[in-house]
Amino acid sequence: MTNPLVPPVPPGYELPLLLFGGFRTLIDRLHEELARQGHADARPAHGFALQAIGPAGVTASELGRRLGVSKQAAGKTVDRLVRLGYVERAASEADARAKVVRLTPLGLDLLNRSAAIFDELRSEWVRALGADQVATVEAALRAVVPSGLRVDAVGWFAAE
Amino acid sequence: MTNPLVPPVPPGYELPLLLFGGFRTLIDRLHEELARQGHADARPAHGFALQAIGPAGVTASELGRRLGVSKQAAGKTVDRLVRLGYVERAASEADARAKVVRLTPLGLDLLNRSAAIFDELRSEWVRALGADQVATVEAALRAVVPSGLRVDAVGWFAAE
DNA sequence: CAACTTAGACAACCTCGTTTACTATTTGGT
DNA sequence: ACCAAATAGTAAACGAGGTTGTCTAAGTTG
Repeated sequence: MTNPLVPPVPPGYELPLLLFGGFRTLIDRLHEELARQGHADARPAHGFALQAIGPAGVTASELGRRLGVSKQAAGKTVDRLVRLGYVERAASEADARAKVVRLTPLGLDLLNRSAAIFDELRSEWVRALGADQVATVEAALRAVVPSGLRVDAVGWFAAE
Repeated sequence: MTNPLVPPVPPGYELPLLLFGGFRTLIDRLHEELARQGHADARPAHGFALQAIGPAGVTASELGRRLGVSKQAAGKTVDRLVRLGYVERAASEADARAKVVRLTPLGLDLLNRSAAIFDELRSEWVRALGADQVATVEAALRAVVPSGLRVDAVGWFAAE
């Protein structure tokens, strides 16, 4: 199902579309490869949420803060991750109100594989474009992207 | 509400995050400016849908094809655009089953303003990075992004 | 003319987000 | 030591955006 954005993309739209396309390409290929490696039900949102949870674990409220969404939204995300077996909830020892969300071995596996695949994809770009070009792209974007930019909403791509 | 993706972003994640960040930055600034110019209720998805509709108008089914989504999803998007006053539906003369979706003057205005703002944002990047760097970024991405990439799902960012 | 195929619409459901409201704790100030 | 305020988690109701499946009406084609 190839569906280019039809009639000639107006000039101003090219840069945003290319940035999105580059991101989208990497994410799509990541998930193709993850599916091949046994994580067929992983969605882009999951990897970023697991990343934000980290090895130490977090509460749902803190996760919401890290992802820049409400604690309720974070809670629902955790529900889905629990259902998929990527994380588990445990009572907090320090705070009777709180529950700590922790990665399961499966969640950690997803995270490790994602990192490895991203590294490989970047290497492909280096082979195709040369290390200089890739470095230039990264440096240019680093210069122009505010460092505190929220990274939520990152999962909203192509539900299969 | 600044919410960086917390603990140190693992190396492999940097490139995708930068691409997304670049895209996201442009889209956010576009909509800030659109809001200032009277299109406060415009969402990222709208601009891309209007773009795909084009001056000639399309049917909902064709719009779905162009955006790479089902005709039902396209139909719902059209519903929202109609409600916002950006498009209108008219019976097709050639086909009694079909309805043609056409831009209203308001929709056309949104499209024109978006193009102008995108141009201005690109100019800012040129001032900040130099024309060479921006051209390099564009060329690199053009080389690495498959040309038929779907551009759906583009609107799913930061609902205010 | 009969047999596809297509356009649109409707329903049910999923993901991801929001706001509002509530209870149970923890914390901080007097 | 106590009470007020902030916080954690949950739930409900909603909206945007997507999916399948099913249906009817209208084109198309052998």
